[in-house]
Amino acid sequence: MSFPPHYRTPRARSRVEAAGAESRAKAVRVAIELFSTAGYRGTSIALVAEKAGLSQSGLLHHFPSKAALLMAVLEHRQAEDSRFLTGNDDRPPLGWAAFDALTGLVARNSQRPELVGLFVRLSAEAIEPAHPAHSWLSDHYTSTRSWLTDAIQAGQNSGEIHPDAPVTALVRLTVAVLDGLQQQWLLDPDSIDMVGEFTTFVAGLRAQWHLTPDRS
Amino acid sequence: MSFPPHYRTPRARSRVEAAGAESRAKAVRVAIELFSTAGYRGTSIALVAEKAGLSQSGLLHHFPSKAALLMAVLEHRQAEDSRFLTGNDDRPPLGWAAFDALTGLVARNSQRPELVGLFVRLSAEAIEPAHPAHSWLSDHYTSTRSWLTDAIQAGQNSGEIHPDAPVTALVRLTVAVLDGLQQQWLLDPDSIDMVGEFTTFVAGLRAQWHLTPDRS
DNA sequence: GTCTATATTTTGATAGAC
DNA sequence: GTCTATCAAAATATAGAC
Repeated sequence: MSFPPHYRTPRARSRVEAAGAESRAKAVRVAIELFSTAGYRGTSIALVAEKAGLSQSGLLHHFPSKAALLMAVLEHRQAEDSRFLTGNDDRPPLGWAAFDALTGLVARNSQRPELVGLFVRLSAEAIEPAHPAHSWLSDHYTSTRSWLTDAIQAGQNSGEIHPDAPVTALVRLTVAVLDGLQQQWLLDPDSIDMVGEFTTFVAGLRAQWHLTPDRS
Repeated sequence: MSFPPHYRTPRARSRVEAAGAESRAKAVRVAIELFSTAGYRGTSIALVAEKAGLSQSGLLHHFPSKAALLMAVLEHRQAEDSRFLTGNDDRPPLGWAAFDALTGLVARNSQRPELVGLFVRLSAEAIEPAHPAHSWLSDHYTSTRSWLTDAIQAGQNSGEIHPDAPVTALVRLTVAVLDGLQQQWLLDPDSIDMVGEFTTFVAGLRAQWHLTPDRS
């Protein structure tokens, strides 16, 4: 629900402005859908325009370039799925609760193939430093890892996660599992139960690193 | 070392034939390098030709289409890295030895960023059913999973892996970890030790599912 | 805000000479 | 086997009317 500032105008919007905002929003939705299957490079702005009911130039009125359209898409995605992990506006889940939150994220993702496809496609494309989404991708991984690292360390401090747990490796592996399951799921959605597999993974972690809270 | 049949001619090759084979091989090497960073869609055959020291038409003499070039690349990769897991020409490793073999594969991959990049890029691109490498990708996952499934079940039968181990999930998770670690490694190679992380993963599996062989 | 028209590049592929 | 020349299509982007 967080739109760019200039769309939350306090005064009433004219018909034209409303139509403009709708065109823009529809273009972003269409772009997500197309980027998620054909990727950024594989999608032409002409096709986005067509499916959004606009001419190519009409689309480029809202987004000065294709890269600008991609940025709008990324912002929209971040808005849509953000604060799912960090908690709505309370504090982020800590310790094992963080893994439960991740499980919830997987459950939500398994009903949103477009968002998963978008992420998987862009993750591969944007490895290239010159890609317009490269720094977005780097930031995504950095912040995800930092979020999970903090949560695990908090769990160690509170005594629910074993102090010997290899934090860095657990973070890397958890992120890898999330990404890897998405890849397999996209390739053949019916053959794999992402939530089930991730739950199994977390159960293994708990079996190895869980500690009963010790209030000495 | 397994080249397509028509390159293992028993008779001596003429100069022209030898030059032709070299151009072709060089083109494949260059294509791997470019596909691995810019992807298939993001790489023009003109650029491949230039870096291979050929004109565009000269390249297209060897590969009638861009898709044909991709196929040659995939065959080359399969030849290069194949039989690493299935054993050189003896039987494939079974039980925990399969995971050790995978660790070896990770170690080898961490010295071949081009091959890893190629795979990661194509894995994302070729999710699309219309992509020329789509069925190659499906086959890759199917055969990898089947290889690992067989190895784990053999380990259960021989008594070194716990019979309650959830085979399907372990296979899915192991493949996910392999893929996911590669993604993170490509994005920032120096920040992650793929072999170390994968070893930690396998150690966790052993801790949970290892059984001392029981010769009752 | 949206359109038509157009400019410019790039791309994959073909024809035909050597 | 390799090259030059060329084509047709597609893609990003701009100019300017309404």
